[in-house]
Amino acid sequence: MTDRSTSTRARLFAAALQLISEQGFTGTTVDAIVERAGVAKGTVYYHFKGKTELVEALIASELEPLAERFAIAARASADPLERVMAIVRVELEWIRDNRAFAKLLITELWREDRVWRETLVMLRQRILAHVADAIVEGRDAGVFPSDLDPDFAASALFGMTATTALDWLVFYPEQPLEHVMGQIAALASRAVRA
Amino acid sequence: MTDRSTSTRARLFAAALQLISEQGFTGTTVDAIVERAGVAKGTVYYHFKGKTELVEALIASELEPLAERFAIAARASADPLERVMAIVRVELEWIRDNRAFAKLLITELWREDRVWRETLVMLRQRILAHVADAIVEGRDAGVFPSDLDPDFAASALFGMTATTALDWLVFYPEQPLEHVMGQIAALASRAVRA
Amino acid sequence: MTDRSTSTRARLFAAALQLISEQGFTGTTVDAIVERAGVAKGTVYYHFKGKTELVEALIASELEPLAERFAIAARASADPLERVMAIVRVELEWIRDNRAFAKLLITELWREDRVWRETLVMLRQRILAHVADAIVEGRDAGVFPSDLDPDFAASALFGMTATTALDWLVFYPEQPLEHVMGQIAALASRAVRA
Amino acid sequence: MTDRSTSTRARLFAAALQLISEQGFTGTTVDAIVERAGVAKGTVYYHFKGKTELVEALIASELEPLAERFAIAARASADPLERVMAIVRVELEWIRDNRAFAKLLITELWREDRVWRETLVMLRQRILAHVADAIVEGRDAGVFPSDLDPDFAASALFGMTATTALDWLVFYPEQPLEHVMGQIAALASRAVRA
DNA sequence: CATGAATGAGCCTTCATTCAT
DNA sequence: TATGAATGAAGGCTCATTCAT
Repeated sequence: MTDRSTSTRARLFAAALQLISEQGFTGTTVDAIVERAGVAKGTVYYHFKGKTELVEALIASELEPLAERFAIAARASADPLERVMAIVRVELEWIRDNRAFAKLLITELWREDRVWRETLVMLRQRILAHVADAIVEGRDAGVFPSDLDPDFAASALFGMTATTALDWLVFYPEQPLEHVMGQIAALASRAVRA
Repeated sequence: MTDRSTSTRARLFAAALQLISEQGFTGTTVDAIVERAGVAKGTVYYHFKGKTELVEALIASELEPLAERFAIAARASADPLERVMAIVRVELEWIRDNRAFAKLLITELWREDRVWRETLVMLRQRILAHVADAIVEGRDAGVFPSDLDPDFAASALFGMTATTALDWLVFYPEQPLEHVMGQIAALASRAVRA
Repeated sequence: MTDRSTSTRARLFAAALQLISEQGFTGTTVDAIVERAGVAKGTVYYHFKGKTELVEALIASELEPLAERFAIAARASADPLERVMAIVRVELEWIRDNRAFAKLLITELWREDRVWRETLVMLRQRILAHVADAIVEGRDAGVFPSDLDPDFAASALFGMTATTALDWLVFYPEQPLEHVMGQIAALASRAVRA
Repeated sequence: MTDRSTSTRARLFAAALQLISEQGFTGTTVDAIVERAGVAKGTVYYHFKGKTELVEALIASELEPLAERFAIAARASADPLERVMAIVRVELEWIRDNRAFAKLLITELWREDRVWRETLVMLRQRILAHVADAIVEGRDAGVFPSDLDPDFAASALFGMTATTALDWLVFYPEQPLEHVMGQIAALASRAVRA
């Protein structure tokens, strides 16, 4: 893979990400992507089999580092509550820094007709597993309520954080991260505490 | 409006709703809608100005009764926590009974290039206002923590319920509503309790 | 099927036939077909699934009457030699009157990557079967040589006629049919005579 | 011309020949040719001006030896009938050994929009002239019928042999050459004998 | 009130060709 | 001598929309 090749792919990824986050997958044309990327149309088909495969590659390229960040956060502390909070913080920071990709994920996660759906669902499961693990531990240690369903609680915390973060960015973008984090931390920690 | 006319519109709504919830607005063709509805293509353009207006009318027809249900729930009790819980229950029940429309709302809410975006955002504000009102009351009455930001908390509770509900329907559909409601109630009531 | 619909299809068939006989299937664009037919591009895709299916339908529409003409010629006489000659004459006349389609058949018969290949091969077999039948009869009656392989002989007569006819039309178009027919008849009848 | 260069051209020729015989000229892509030849795309344009010129060169490289073989066969004997039969045999053997190229010739001979058409037509004339010469001689010597049109007869014999040979290879490949040759020889020699 | 044949702009994709290395 | 990344014109096809019936 030459440098030129790598850079071309990167520019296609960036252009596609931005446009799809704004207009969705179907609403984004290859013409628009290549115009924004500053390459010719054929270049997409030299590097990828088609528009779908371009987006598949884009998602794969973004997902691996994301999963890694969550894995690191999940090992951040011995305390279950602190671990959950660390994951929530990573989620929040990541959405702030990757708003376009976050919107892409949200709108694509519920579409059942996409080839990359499987990939997204599996990523979500990996992240939720970290949260659920921490909840099980906390429950066993007596710091979390005994009647907590770990999978539901993980899903609830994750979804609460994601939607709140997107609301924040769309409707109250001037609020500092720390305020949002504080609110979510307060809600989340009370929600799971025994 | 004759009976025949009403029934034709209803069949178009049903077909469009189902397809759009599965494949999105752009991904759903007029051909597919009329085939599922069992009418000819021209019929869409007899009843509506175009595809967009068909969906606008569909959304409008679903939204008014939905808003009304939330308004009723918000008056259900004098107790702030009970009111919040009543709204959450309505949300949960509604998503269970209108899964297709719920998915449509989720994926369309974040798209900034749709004519009905305004409408959806306003509906969301109306519902969140009910929750936020209850939170303010509960905070003033001392049953909710004093440092709670009512708008954030409302958004968080609403989003937590919505994403959990969708997860439930997509990944664990065999769980009874009461179990889900119990879990969410437990998390939500602890989250906001002083 | 409305009249308008039928006429549109007929015009598409005529345009496609002419162009494909000149430039081959791949070399003929849908744009060229619709321009010659005087309809819009989408019309092709309203009536047919695609360019391939348009040509499939065209071939099917031409083949049935052709096969019928051969069947009639094959019943023209009780004399085996006369029957063979009647079939040869039909072949010759048909090529003269359907030069475009004849060229299309020649160039497409040997292409192994076409969906309609099967159809063409079967038609050829049906026609050759008539010739082979007559040859078997003539052989049994002692008017044809006993060592004649009916299938090979049928194929040889048919191919001889077809290539000669095309040569005639391309290189010596001014020759009258009767001269060509006389030459082929002389060669063919001597070739199979005992 | 280095050895490497010669070998590269040979591999391009072989790949192009195979593919074009299966899918036609227009249906064969430069990508497919280079992949089969195992060289990079630019290599075609280093050696040839373009795809058309590659095929022109390929045809030229195959045609000269072919014409030579026919010329030799035409001098094989003093007897007119034996000379015609020798040419037919060469045609048959050559088609058996160069099936791909034979199919290419058949499908390209009738296409009026190819730069190499002229070349193919001239080759055909050269071969037919040998046959026609022999027929004229035989006619003058009284061994062939006096009413035989030499050009038509040559074309008929040549076409009969070519189509029978292709039929043989496609539909009855297990038959030995001698059987086919025997059948054609019997038909042909009777056809032209006085 | 409803139909369905026809439209044409715009889509995704293909592919012969160029060119810097 | 050969490469392969990049190009862009042109192709097949889709689909919201129109309109005569």
